[in-house]
Amino acid sequence: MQSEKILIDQGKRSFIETARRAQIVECAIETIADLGFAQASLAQIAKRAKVSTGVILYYFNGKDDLIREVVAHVFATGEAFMRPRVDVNQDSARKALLSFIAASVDFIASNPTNVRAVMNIMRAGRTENGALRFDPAVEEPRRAGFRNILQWGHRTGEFRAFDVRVMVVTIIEALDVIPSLLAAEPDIDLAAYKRNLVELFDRATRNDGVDPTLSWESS
Amino acid sequence: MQSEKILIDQGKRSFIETARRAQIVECAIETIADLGFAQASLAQIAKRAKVSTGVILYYFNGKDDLIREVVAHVFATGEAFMRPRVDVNQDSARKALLSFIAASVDFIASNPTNVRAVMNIMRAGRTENGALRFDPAVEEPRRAGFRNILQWGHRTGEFRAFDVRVMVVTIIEALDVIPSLLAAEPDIDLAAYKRNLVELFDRATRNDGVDPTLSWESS
DNA sequence: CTAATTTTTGAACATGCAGTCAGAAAAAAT
DNA sequence: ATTTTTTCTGACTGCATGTTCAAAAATTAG
Repeated sequence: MQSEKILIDQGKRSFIETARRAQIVECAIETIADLGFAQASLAQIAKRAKVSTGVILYYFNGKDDLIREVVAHVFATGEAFMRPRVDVNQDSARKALLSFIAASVDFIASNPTNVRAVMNIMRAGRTENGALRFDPAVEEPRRAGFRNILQWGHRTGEFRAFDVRVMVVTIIEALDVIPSLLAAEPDIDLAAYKRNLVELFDRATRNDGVDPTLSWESS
Repeated sequence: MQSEKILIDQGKRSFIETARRAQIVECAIETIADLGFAQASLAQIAKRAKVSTGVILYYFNGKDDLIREVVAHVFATGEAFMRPRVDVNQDSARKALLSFIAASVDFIASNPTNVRAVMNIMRAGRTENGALRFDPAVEEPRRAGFRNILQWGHRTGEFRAFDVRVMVVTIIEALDVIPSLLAAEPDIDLAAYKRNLVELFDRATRNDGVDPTLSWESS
């Protein structure tokens, strides 16, 4: 591994280094998904990779560095998965929203372990001072994706009036809970789940001209 | 504290014991909400309570016992808060659902620290073997509450056809994320948030006779 | 006031952690 | 074949954790 040399031959990783880094990241993901972030020590990850713990710290500058790499890797995978499926549906906000939701479920369905590991990291990771350890900013592009679609639909009148933030948060939470459901019950019919979520948020967002002020609160 | 004597004078706690237990539970909640579950060591909790760590283990049979008590306490508080507000709205499933959601937001608004602590515990807590530490069964009454209302609405035809489980999970996640939003941004207008969630799930559930099979997927 | 009991302390203990390091082993370069 | 570099090991450090425990302090009972 290079430490000072990074200025000279940056990016030039040996075959072994590339392979080991990938292997360690993969084992970290599995370990976190299996045991939870709190129990995923370097020793556990090293055991799964069948190396000594020193190897991990030879390739990564500490545990935090490894975890950041895990998060970055999964988010990169996610963006690569989503981009083509989102780009083709840009002729209406409704279509864009619903295909974004559907593609998200598809991504989770095809990468459950990765997503579960990242969920664990995001929800458990704090530093000693209590601040969130792993930058919520990594999630921002995803949030922005939904936010832009919802604002677009407001401009075109496809969507009813609602607080964009509340809707974004609700959609994202509805998606992000799926990995943990899947872990508890692996046989969930995700195609049906996807259809349900799509229809749920279609109805929640669309502007169908129904009087919005039906009072439901009793006296 | 009694250990074997529990069979004899069960429930008869001294004044000091009752007060200390309550104080320690309260400090545990604050510590977990502030620092996160992972950083909430007995030492931290003891420091906040201004006692030595030994005191905690004198009144509780270990850390897990304390955490269980925290969870039980918050859930009991929650049930006490919810019961009167739910019981009065039992003449229609729609009313019951929407008032349940509204009351849930109200509870979070009036107990943000408690709820945040429990969320931290539920999401972070695993034992050494990787199993969930704190029984998801504590959550079951709440889930059952929503489930029963949704099934009731299906029977009466107030609600459209949807998978009850998906809807329950989505509603609960929409509610449970609020404490963490609140922690990041304490000035959120929860009344507006509540109105948004109520309308969102009203539209998501109600049976308005609109053709449900509007195709949104392009060829 | 004295004795018994409850409560609290603070030191000790075992365990597990992230991270360090000297040197062995393997691979690459000469 | 020999040197140089990369890769890997396993013992070690220092620290934080949950828990135990003997004894001190405070409270209660007789």
